Amino acid sequence: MVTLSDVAKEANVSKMTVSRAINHPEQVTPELLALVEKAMAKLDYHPNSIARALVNNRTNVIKFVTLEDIDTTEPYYMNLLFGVARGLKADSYAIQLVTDIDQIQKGNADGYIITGAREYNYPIFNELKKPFIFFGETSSNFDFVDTDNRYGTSVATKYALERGYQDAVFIGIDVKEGFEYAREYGYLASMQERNLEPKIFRTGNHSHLAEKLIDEQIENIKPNTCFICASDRLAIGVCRALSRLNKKLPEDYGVIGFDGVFLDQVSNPQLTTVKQQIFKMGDMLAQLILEKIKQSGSAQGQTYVKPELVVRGTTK
Amino acid sequence: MVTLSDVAKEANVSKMTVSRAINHPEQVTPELLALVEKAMAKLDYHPNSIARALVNNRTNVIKFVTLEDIDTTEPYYMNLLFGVARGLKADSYAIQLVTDIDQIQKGNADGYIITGAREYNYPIFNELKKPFIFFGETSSNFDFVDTDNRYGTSVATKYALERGYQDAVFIGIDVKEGFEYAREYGYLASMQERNLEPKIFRTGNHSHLAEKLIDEQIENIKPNTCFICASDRLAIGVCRALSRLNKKLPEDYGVIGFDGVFLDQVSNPQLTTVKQQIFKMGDMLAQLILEKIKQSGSAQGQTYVKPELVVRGTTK
DNA sequence: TTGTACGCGTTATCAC
DNA sequence: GTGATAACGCGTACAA
Repeated sequence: MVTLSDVAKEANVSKMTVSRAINHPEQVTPELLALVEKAMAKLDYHPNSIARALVNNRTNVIKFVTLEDIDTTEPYYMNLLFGVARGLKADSYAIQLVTDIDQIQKGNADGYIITGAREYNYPIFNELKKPFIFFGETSSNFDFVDTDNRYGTSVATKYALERGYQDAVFIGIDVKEGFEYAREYGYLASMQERNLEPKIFRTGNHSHLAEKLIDEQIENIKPNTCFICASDRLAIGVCRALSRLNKKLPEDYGVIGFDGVFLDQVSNPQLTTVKQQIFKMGDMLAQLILEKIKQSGSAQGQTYVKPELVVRGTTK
Repeated sequence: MVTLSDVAKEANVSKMTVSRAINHPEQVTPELLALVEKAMAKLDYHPNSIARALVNNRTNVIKFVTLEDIDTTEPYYMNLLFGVARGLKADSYAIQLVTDIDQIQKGNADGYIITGAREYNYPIFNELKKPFIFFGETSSNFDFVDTDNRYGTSVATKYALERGYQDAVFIGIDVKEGFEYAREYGYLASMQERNLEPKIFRTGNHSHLAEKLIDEQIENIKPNTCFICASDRLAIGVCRALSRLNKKLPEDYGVIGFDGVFLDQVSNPQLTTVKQQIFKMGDMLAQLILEKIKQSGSAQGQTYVKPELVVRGTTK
């Protein structure tokens, strides 16, 4: 292994000059700098990040904690994770995946990115000695990054009505979570703005449940209505039911999903959806936690990332 | 930060006794061991993995390299990755995600897990100074873990014919890759065993392309045929086309997919598929690379993991 | 069985 | 602007 000393010898300077050439080149005269760079190139020197980590009291590891019972097959988290990896790349940080809550404290890390946190988990976080940041809104004053859910369904609802659908119905997920409330709120507000009566149905987040729901409720729903769905899964179920009932998409009815990860691509017809910028949010999480580490824990605030309406085959 | 010395003082022993109590407890008398453990508990001591890494010349980091242009939304890799994370958990290794080929050499790692390797990448691997292992068969003599693709399509084909389908047709992916050849081979061999004439169609790996293919070819395909597909994406397209052509599943035709990751769950009717044990393979990759690191690079061999036929709604 | 001295590769500090 | 020295936390080698 080529070390700092080897380079120093090769360049006939001290270790410190080499170290400075790497970390604070402005403090080194151009001549020496050139010498050092030449020596580094010749010996193919790569700094040992471990030794560096030791003196800096850093581990160069971020723990990526997934607390809820995540279906790890969800492409959603893959995007987030690759976004995080992207954000960590420049600083060559590594990620430690933690799914087990009692693994949080095991081993070392410089910081935590936490997804799926619930209220009753909060005590744990307060014990953490290193900075952390959440993915997903929290009720406490913690730093987080989340999708602007209200904005998403609001844009979707307005778009549907502008495109000539007479009514908009919300198909929601039957959970008591902030993201669902926010999505419903965005829909509600947009309906009220237009003096339309909102109509919300809820069911579990599975396509076949949504399918069943439409079967049961189709008679209570006016023609030329657009379904604003809280997820792509639900939207796909709605499409399937409508297609089976011989309704024409996008003429007779419209369908708009939410998420825009993977599922929207494999459906047929292709789904109009509110696409979350998950990769970007992953990247932001990484940048924010790195910043927080550098600033030894100072708050990074709460960030909402606007999703984007992607118009495809299921709306006029 | 609580260090080895702190514990030593607390327990009135030397640093080395503490170190040994942790790493070689059998070399320490029970009395001292108890003292040390008490002190560690009292001070809430956690070994500093970085300092440990420095002396051992280890980084406790594995690079997970994805060379092909992965659609990172593919749930496939998420499963693999969580499998790897699972395998690394006990040794509290971290993962560094590398998608950029020139990032391979940047920073340090103890080993590499490499997916999507092509022949022309091989020179790069030979330059690596640390152990590596592949996910996916390689033509060179490198260590790898892969699905037993032949076995998978062979089992699927045999099952279809046993269940009373008169014929089996293979819908393949239009690529020149080992996995595709292997899947075709498994089908071919099973057909020949029964003296049936194999029939293979190929197209791009998209559901709508498979759909189109069936539209065009349905007249050339006997009723009561089972479609053995090289992927779930293709299988879903086949189902969609058949459904549109008013063919009944599983009575008139059968469909069997390949992969069994996520997609098979959201399709309707639920897909019979050859399910790859991806999580398990990830776990194995982790264990193998850790073993290889411990044994300073000794070969771990080539492992094929048998996939499993999951029978659901699209076959009799 | 237990303890001492030193080294791992790097950077901060303080002289020069 | 540059270099010598100590320090980061731990483990190996050797001595007691």
